[in-house]
Amino acid sequence: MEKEISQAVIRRMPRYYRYLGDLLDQGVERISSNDLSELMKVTASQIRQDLNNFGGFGQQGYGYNVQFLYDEIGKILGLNQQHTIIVIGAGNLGQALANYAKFEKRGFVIIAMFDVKPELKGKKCRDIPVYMMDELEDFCKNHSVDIAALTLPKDFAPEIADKLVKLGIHAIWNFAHVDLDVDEKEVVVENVHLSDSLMQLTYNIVKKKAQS
Amino acid sequence: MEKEISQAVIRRMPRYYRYLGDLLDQGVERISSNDLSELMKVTASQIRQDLNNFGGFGQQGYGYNVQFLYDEIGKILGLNQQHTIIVIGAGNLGQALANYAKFEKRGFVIIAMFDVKPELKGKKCRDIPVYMMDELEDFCKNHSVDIAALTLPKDFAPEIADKLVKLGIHAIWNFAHVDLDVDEKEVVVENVHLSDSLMQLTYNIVKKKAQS
DNA sequence: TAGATTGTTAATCGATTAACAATC
DNA sequence: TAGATTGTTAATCGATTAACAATC
Repeated sequence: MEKEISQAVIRRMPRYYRYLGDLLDQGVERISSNDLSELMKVTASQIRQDLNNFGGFGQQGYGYNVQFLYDEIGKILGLNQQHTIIVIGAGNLGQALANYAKFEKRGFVIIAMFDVKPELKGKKCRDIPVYMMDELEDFCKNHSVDIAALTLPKDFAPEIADKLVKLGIHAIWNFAHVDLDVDEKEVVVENVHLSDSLMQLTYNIVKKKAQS
Repeated sequence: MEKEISQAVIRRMPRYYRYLGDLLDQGVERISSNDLSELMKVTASQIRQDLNNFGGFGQQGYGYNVQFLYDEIGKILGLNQQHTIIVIGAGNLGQALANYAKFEKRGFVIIAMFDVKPELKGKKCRDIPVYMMDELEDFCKNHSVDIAALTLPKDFAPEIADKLVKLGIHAIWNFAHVDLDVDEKEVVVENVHLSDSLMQLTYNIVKKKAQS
């Protein structure tokens, strides 16, 4: 078995990807771990360690080719393939995701939204049709769905998550304020708990005030 | 100087808070670190260590009083005070935040939104008025603003962040896909990078597929 | 008191940083 | 070749877990 790569490393990869993309836009051809470390405010050592989890992408005496490294990290993150997404919950947040056109650039395609409100039936949100929840099963049987984004009230989330897993969906992007109890061997879950994030901010606000 | 509490600990506090809130709703009066650890799937040791960073909230032989612990963690996270928020960028995500009524339960109040689009001028989003960006300065001078949520395109974010800091705002909840280069001594920043989160998910999808 | 469970110290584990030989 | 910079090993640092004495 391969050595497991820690989530701490994985969390940093998208940030590398973003900075490399910016460098590409600026026409930078190569960069050393040292220069990148100054830019990103991390240690050069960490950059080299992180990258070497996946292979040797650099060259001694030269540094890293920006385009090459960008592409490689893209592959590592699975951005070289298309991912279809359905959004469960067509409220404000669901619509925000549906409208967030940038996702498509990287091969993310939102193919449908689902909600329980009858008045939303048949509506479209930037070309994306809104279906009723009772159409979910049929839809999943007829379409290949890679990711389900849960943007619905927390009380319904666990039940829907179960249903989705039974319908063969193995990846959940969970915005509901609850922990989903799914089989980790079968399903990957990524949580976005906005209120947790906000509380972390207020903790730091209070701390800062106490210091000054 | 007090010993610094690591952000790793802080990140876990909102989750404790959430579970304790659920227990309260269920009418549970006391809980041991052991029982809580099973519920939350973390070690009892970690719970006790985390809490003891802030003081001894439990009692030997008894455990923790749920209500008391809930309130204490609320205070630690600054939830016992009100925080006013302005949202910069009245797009979908900004509106989603504005409509996310639950925030108000915990003392978060969104008092205004700002945008550049003239057609939004004077509109309201669930009682929250939308102002034009050129009204920002006046607004900040006449209102006490604790937090600015940035839900605008990344190209404008750094500039606006600078402006906000100059106007006396010391906390930024940043949804723009860029790192803000502000003085850390003066300003606290909490980033919510949705596409980073999505990439973490796709990494794990690809990994899982490779395993099976 | 006896049993339970905390608070806290000590041990372990993992992640980050430093150092340097390998090599372009 | 000489200089630069990686890949990688070793050292350090911090976070997590285990253990247990304190105590309710």
